[in-house]
Order: sequence, then C-alpha cells, then structure tokens
Amino acid sequence: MRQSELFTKTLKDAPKDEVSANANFLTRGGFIFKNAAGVYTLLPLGFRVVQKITDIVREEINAIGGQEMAMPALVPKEYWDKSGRWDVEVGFEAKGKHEKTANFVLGWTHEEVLAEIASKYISSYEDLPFAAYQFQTKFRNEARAKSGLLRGREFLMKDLYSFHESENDLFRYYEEVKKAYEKIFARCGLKAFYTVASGGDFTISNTHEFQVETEAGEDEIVVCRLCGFAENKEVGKHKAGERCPKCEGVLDKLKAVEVGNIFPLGTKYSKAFNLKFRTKSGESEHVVMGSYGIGIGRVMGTVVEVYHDKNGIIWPEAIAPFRAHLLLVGEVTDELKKVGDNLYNKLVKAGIETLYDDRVDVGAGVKFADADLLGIPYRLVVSEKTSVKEKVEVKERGGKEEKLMKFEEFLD
RNA sequence: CGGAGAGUAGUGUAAUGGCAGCACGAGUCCUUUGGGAGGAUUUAGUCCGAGUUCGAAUCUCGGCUCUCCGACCA
Repeated sequence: MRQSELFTKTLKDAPKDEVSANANFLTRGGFIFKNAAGVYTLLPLGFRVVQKITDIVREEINAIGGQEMAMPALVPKEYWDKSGRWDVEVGFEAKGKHEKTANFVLGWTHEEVLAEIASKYISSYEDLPFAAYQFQTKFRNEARAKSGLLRGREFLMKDLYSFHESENDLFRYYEEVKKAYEKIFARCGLKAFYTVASGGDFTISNTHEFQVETEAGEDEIVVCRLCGFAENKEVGKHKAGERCPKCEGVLDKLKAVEVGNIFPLGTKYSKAFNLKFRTKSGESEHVVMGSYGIGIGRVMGTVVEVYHDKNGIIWPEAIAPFRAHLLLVGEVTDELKKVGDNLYNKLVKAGIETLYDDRVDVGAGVKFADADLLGIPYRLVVSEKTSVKEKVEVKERGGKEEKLMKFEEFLD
C-alpha cells in the first residue's frame, strides 16, 4: 500500500478528553474513527489489524472443530421471550419506523438463536457433539462506554457455542477451547491469565475469563505469578498476599481486561428451546451447552495498551497492519524514488505486506513520527544519506536487532 | 443509571457581556529536505432551542453530545 494513496491521515494531536492509550494512538494513527461513544469505524489500517486477529482466531477455532456460520443481528422477540432475556438492560430494541412495538433485539449474544436452530436439526446422540461459531458485531447498550475499544456499545465478537450429550463431554470440549484460547492470545502477543470467575445463575459451575494485565483494565484479579493461578476479585475466595491455593507462590493483585471468556451453560437454553436428543438407550434428554466469546476489537485495543511507547504503537508482528514500513526520507529525487519503488515492488512480490511512505514534500520528521505512531514492526529507510546497503537501512520498531537480517535478501 | 466536568474552523486552543483570534491541517506560489521546516497568500468556527440584555461564545432555563469517577458488563 502506498501511503500517498491511503485515504486516512495521522493526527498530530490526541483527541480531546480521551485518556486511554488505545483510543489515543488508534485514533491518531487513523486505525479507527469514533462515530459515537463506544461506536467506532474500523478504518483501512484498523481493519487490517482486525483481519489479522480474526484469521488467527478462525484458524484455532477451526482446529478444534468449530463450524463457522453467520447468524442475524436482528433477533426475534420470541426467542428472548423463551429464554426470559427480553428485558435484559444491555439490549437495544429494534422496531420498524411505523410499527408500534419492537419485535427484535439487536443481538448482544446468540445462545437463543443457535439453540432455536439446533432444536430443528438435533435429534439423536449421533448428532452430538458439535460446535459452531461466528464473527459478528454485537450490540450492547452499555451504561458507560469507555476506554476506546475496551468497552464499546457495538463491537466485533467471536462467539462459539458447543452442544453435548453430557456434562462430561462439555467439560472435555471446554478444555479444548481453553487450549485454543491460550494459543490465540499467545499468537496475538498477549499474556492472558486463565481466571476463575463467578458463574452467576446462568451456568452450572464457575466460568472462566482470559484476563490480560493492564492499568486500563476494569477488572481486578488476584494471580499467582509462579503457577499462573488467577481468580477474579468478584469471586472473593482468595485475597492478595495469601498463599496460592495451587503452589508455593503468593497471590498478587492486579488490574486486567477480559479479552475472552468461556461458560459452561448446561441445559438452561436447551430447556428454553426444547432442544432434546435421544440417547443410545432411547431416552429423551436435554442437550448440554457451552458458550465461548472473544472480543476481537477489545483484543486489538488491549494489544495497544500493552504494546506502546510515548511515540505510538508497537504492533506484535502477527497482527501488525503491515510487516514492513518503507520510507523515502529526505528530498525525493527521481533516483531515490526509483530505489524505493524497486524495493517496494520486490517486497510486495515476495509477499511481504508493506506500507510504502512515498509521499513527496513531507519532511523526514513527519515521516518518522508517523512511522513511530503506526508501529509497523520493520522500518526500511531509503535516503541519500544512508550509506548502508545502497541507501537502505532497516530498523525494528521495538528496538531489538536480531530479526533484522530477514530483509537482507531484498537489499542488493 | 448516580456523580463531576466539557462542547468555539478538519484537529488543538484563546476570547468572562462589547470587532470571534492563534497554531496545526487543507489550497496556491517560492525556499527547504534524516526527527512533526520557513516566508507569502487563501480557506474554514461559537452543539441545538428558548430567555435575559442596547449587545451573548460568555449569563439563565431546557435539550443533545462527549469525557472522567462510580455502579454494571465481552
């Protein structure tokens, strides 16, 4: 992508009143645009990051047998009546302009929808287990949207639902999802604590959250840094300073953001939707369900909270919008442009996603500042003053040197 | 949903009852070209609605929106 053709621009000043690092840098860099509190447009750069994250999630969920599908955002009232969740306060009701009453809710979760569908297709133990998921925009009328992408009223979520003939089988799959989640967050560069959370009325045991340490987080958890045991403060069984229940360590308290969660639902929704199957011995039983979410936009925001310095974002390579940032620096002469264009073409041809700052009449300071802000992992600078490798020098945004040799082959 | 603060040009700000100004951005011209360049010139603004007043960005009332703290949630 040639930066001269990118329709967004960077902003020099941080948005007024905005405090969180992710809202600041993502807005200034032109990754996102705020349309309303907690409602964001993903601009081309932000969209690329989200695509990288969804690709990773899709790969890992497919690997545990998830079947991708797409459910509607308009969810019929009758479904919510069945589950008793019509009046849940986070819901946005949707009504036709000329209709008297709202007949839909903008989906804020999809247990109801999939339970309804499953009840038409599942009839025998032979149909179980199965798991289906989607990436979808969810709508929740949060009383207070805040912290940029960390808590929005409209956000992209990966929601996975699993269906089983027994609790045993549910918990077998639950462990698989847990492992998949661990891989997903690790690949996104996040260290996530697998955290015990209170289940509430909706589940048959505790639920689990994946929490990433950051001051911008809204949750407080106690963790053992030795073995990784973690518990949400709301559970209240363990306190900071106490001995870890799993090992010799001592529990620490920290602020964190929940990037994912997994719920053993049991039969709440299968009962509401009459979702039953015949066992091998011919009895009719309710399907046992689990549900598993990952907030995609929240992952993106969390990564920015974790990976930034005073100048901007430092994307982990796996989810960076581009891998290389090629900069023409100094006076852009025809000769210099030729060196840059050649290198750009070579990189693109080799499948290296490259943002090429080919802007003319933009000062070096501006280009470097923009590059720092955008946070693309590898920076290749083409300039008259660079003596290395025919006017090209390579730097890594995060400051480490060892990976730079990757680009040697392109610098002939 | 409770509490607090704030809405002035695309962005950031000044003007506290009396000519809406500055910087960045954007346009044009010239100079400059390795860390947010310089000069000239142009562009563009008081959230909405009432009220007080000779006169309102400024004061009053109502609304809308945003931010922060709290409660609640992926």
